[in-house]
Amino acid sequence: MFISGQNSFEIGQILECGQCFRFEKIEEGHYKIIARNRVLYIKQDEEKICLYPCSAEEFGNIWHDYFDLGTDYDEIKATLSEDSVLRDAIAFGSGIRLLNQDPFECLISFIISQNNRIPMIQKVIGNISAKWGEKTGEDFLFPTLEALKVADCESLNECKTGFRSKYIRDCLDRLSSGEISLNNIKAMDTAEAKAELMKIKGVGTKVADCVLLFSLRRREVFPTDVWIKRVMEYFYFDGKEAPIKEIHGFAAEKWGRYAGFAQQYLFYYARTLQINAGSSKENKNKRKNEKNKA
DNA sequence: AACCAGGGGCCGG
DNA sequence: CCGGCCCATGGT
Repeated sequence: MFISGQNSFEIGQILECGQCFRFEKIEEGHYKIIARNRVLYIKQDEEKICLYPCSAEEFGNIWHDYFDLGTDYDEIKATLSEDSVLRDAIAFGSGIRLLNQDPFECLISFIISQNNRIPMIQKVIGNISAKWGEKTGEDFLFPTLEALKVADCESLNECKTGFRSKYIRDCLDRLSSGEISLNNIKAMDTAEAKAELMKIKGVGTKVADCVLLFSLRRREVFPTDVWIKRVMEYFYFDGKEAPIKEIHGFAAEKWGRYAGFAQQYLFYYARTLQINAGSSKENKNKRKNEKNKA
């Protein structure tokens, strides 16, 4: 299946801007993705995008939605570009799109993401899939709730979930008992949905916002991790420390229903260029200097 | 409010 | 090689 004439679509940027974890780079512009209960290869060159194995019907039913192809990114970019920082960030990551992922996989994945690095997060999710997910070819799909709910903390630990095992277990308990239903959450307004997600141990503001933005289509939320916090302080708070709440308020005021898109452009921009006030490198040097003084 | 929760990668010595 | 530090954070 080929698609062409699609602007605002750069597969490398879409996958590597931090919203999803189950992908593998084969070469530049060529990736394997495991999502929506399928394995998909995608290869992009200047004029076209090739998805395989994928019928036109599957594309229409699954991937058109997954890649958010019903959304007009030109309009979003034009609006956000009124801000000069965003204009640069958008120029840098012009092929980014927000994916529409599976809520259960997204929730477990972002619980795992806390205080963790991307390669490690990918490894852990892979381990969980290999243990409880369905095998397709040489790959394992992310497990369903039905399959994963039998996992005890000990077997989760074998997957290197570390201190997050008890959080995953709490999540599985609440979902399988029906106390919390992702399906019901879909119908709630964003504040209510967020409060519901945060009943789960290990799900705080940041993780809940990621689930809302990446799988429940709430594009107005602004997940604020250390990177976003630093880049926001650098560009909009005069390089001064700002509480998360203040950053949320600022983003809501400035970008409204497009705040989630702004977050993704800023995240990719900040991570890739490492241009922010408290970047790891600078902090390291600062620490080093202080140490030398002492 | 500081500290801790595994594990692993990275860096300096 | 080894200790120390860091990491898409949240709970106590």
